[in-house]
Amino acid sequence: MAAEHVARDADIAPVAALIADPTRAAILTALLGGRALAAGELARLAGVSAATASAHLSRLLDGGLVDVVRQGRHRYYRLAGHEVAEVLEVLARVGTRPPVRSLRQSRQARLLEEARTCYDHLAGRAGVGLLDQLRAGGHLDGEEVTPAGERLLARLGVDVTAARRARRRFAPECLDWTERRAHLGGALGAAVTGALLDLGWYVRGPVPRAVTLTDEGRGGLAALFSGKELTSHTPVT
Amino acid sequence: MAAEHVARDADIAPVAALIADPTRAAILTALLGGRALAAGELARLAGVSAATASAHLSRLLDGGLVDVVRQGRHRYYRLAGHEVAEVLEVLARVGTRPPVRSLRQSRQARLLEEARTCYDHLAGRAGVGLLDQLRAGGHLDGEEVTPAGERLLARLGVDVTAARRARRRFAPECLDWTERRAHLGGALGAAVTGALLDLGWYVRGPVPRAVTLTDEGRGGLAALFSGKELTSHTPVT
DNA sequence: GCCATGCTTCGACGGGGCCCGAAACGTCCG
DNA sequence: CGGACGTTTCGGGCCCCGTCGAAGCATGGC
Repeated sequence: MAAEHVARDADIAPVAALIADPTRAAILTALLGGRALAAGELARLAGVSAATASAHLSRLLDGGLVDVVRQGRHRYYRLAGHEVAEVLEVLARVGTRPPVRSLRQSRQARLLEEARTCYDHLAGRAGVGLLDQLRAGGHLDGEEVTPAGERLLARLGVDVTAARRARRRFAPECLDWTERRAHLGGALGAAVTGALLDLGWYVRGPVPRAVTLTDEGRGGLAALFSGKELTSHTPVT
Repeated sequence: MAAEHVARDADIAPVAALIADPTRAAILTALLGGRALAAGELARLAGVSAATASAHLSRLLDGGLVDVVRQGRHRYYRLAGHEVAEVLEVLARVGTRPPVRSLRQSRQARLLEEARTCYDHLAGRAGVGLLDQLRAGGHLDGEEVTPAGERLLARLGVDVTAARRARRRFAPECLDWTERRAHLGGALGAAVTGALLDLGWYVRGPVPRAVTLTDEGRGGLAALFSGKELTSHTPVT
């Protein structure tokens, strides 16, 4: 008896197989932010050679999980649609279930949930909170920096004009997978995060993507957002 | 303590790898009906030897995707929870549905499109229609059951309060991958579907996840939704 | 007790997929 | 036009994983 088989559902195995490889999973997770990333960046993020990443991207491509857009000598890849993102999120919800084994891992997990870099900008509770504060304070309106925002960012040492000229999107929202809310991405997000690290307000720790708020940073951010300016002129927009 | 990988993102790859094998995917899909099936039965359904199926089930087990309950010399496996069912459904939505080949398969496919169980609640045209009618009749408002809805469900024998206490979401929409519209899921969806089966209004058929509407069910549902209360002993609200 | 039945473990076999370095291809820039 | 850079293709090495038959444990019936 040949395996006579009953009613076909959509076969889920091939799709799952595409996600099953750790490197491809890393690539897809990196793309979860919604931004399109170049092949080289993805290779670096996933920790494999360009050749390997290229092979993976090729498979993801004709598996229909990612799209590609050619731009000059770069190829920017992004998730093929929101359904793909959904799959990844639902999968992540099941995958985290065997939660944490060692105390050490749980400490690291908490660190990452609190504050980490998402490629080159700040994510986690800290990242989401930062975006909230910028919006609430009227420093950021949609994707645009307000005059008040310009002043605030200048005090951080952020070169907003340079960020505006960058070839990537200026200030897109980047969806945070632990908080399920947006944090600040793009050129501006990277610039702000760079400034925060330069000022020593956040420092990188031993855990790969984790960053931690220093006492100096806590004070600095409080002063920055407190309305009370350290300097004289208070913006009265 | 070599290769102690540092706190990763929710690692979706291992879970995906469990689903990625065609045999395991077949097993999981078979379990999507919500019933617990014996290991031997699953082996036959998947078209592999008992030894092979056993190995797969073992991996699914400590991957946390299935539960097992021993009963005599049988071991009945079932999906570990509705989250797992969700993953499979979402995955199916992305997967390419291969075209139907044989007449027999097409008949079965039509059955499944008409009415089937989605893990433990009703899906297909019947499921979508049911949700529509509940909404249209003012029995369900968003995720909440209205007073009118309480009365209607009571007549079906559904214990709404029990469903409310369940640890899963009460009445979430579950996207139907054949209809591409929502049907009723969650604790309430399961309870209603259970009631419909208990009443004999729907019966399970030979095709794994398919259910069919009985004449009695047709009449019952018509009466239920017609505003006109059912025959004799029906206390008028 | 003893055998039948359901399921799991063991050992061995075969295939597919992941990885990289090197080289080819394309594009941008001086 | 030539050199630098990003990306893909090619070739080869390696390991993991799915598969089965046969033997080992359980359980239930008689």
